[in-house]
Amino acid sequence: MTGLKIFNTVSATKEDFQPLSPGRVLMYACGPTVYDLSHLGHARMALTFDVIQRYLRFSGYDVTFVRNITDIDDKIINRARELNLRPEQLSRRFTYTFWKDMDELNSASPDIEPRATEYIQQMIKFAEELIHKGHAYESKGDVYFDVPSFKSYGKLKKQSLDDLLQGARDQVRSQNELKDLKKTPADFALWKSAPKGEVGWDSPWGWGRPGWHLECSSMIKNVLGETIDIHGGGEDLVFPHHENEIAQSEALHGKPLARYWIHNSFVQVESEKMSKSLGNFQTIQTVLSNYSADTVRLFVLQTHYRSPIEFGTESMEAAKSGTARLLRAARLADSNAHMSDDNNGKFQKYLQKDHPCIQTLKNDPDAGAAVSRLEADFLEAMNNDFNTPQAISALFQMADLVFSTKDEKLAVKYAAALKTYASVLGLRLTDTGKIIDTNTGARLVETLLDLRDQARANKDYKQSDQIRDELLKLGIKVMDVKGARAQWERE
RNA sequence: GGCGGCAUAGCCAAGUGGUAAGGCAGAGGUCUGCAAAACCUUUAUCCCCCAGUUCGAAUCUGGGUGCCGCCUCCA
Repeated sequence: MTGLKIFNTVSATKEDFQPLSPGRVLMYACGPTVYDLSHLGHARMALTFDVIQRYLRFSGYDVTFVRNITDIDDKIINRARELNLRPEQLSRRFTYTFWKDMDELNSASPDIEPRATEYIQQMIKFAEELIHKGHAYESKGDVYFDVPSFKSYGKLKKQSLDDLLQGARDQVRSQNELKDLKKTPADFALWKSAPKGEVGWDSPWGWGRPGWHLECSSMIKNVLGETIDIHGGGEDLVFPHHENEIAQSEALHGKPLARYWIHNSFVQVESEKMSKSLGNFQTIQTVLSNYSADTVRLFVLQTHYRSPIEFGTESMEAAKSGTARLLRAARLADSNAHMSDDNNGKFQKYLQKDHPCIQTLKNDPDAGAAVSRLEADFLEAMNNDFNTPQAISALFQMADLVFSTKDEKLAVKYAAALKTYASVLGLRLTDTGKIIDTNTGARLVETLLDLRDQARANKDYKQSDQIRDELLKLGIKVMDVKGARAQWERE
């Protein structure tokens, strides 16, 4: 439980990780706005925090991981209008697809997953308190945060308010429609009035909707408390989203919102950010239809979370081949029943409170120095600001050991170590021989029927009957059709 | 315009003062009925360019070039 260093966006340096309460970690990640399918960029963010969360638990921390779902905002309303749906129908639909994506990626569910619409009253209260404290003001049914009243505004982005005001692009400086409402152009909305016919809630300032930034501040406060250990999200959230969260929460509470700010970099396509607006995105579903979850994970985690990832077919294929190698090595652990192929079960063990850091082979005198060195390498890499590319390098070296050792019992142990450490990164390394999708299954049946046809053509009825009988044992009934290909069905 | 980041082999990508991890691809070999897998060997005299600091720099400093991000919704 020691030695972890985390790069903190606030200080722009790696800091020793010291949670507020020893042994406990409260972490929050900004989740999706559910108005469309999630793409690989969202997957990267989710996998980054999934791995952080897994590693913290693996290291023995008692982690409470919260990730919100933004289920009300202008994008949702607009999209719903386009599709002629009610906003909550739309947000529910894409909440489900998001969950499905996460599940398929083996991204563990957060401990708590609040939705914005569940916290409207708390947000209203939050805004009221900011007004009372003189950090916010009402303006024609809107409520704005008074940015100049919060002296350290800009500390996350590392730009002073003056810099921000002077540096702002013209279009921002002269937002005509808001000029009369805001005292300072940098002020941001805590509450926006809305036409009575639109989605909204009653508030002391009339009908309206909460500002986006308020949601996270409010949910953090109500779910986790006034100060949490880790807060994070994609690097595009640094400004203004997280900067504004800090302003709101710290103005109200007078204490830090989060001790460590973690931001992941983007997925790029041809050196440009993958995004909805550029139209260069790959949905998670599309990617998963071509590659396994392990491959996607390996692809994402082979780059450090703070560096941009270049998405491309060639590197996806490379990840696929790499995954296959790890998988072949790990298979040895599966085939040995006593080592337990229940990877998930193993993970459950260290989900338990106070579980010490597992070092499966460190104290095993038979295992030799090599693997215990690799385990140390893995942990050292992960402790160094979650350096997953280096950690993965250790996994590949464990695979090397599995293949190169002459001692079969030892190889099984190495394979088990590989599987355990892979699972810390959320890699399942499930033997592909054990998961055959229905499409492949159907084609296998067709292939067997081809062989049976050949046998029948050769009047080798013993062979053809054997194929039919074996299929029947598997619940596949073959029915010959005169002059045509045999039909088959599952019983 | 303000602020920030990045530049390492064919591709992806670690390393941030001590002489270039790892993956993929490529080449040669072993094994093999064939193939795959596996194994062995091999693939950057050098880390965008220039200057400087240092016994020593891909790593630090200054300058330059190129690319990207945030400042509007964005993971």
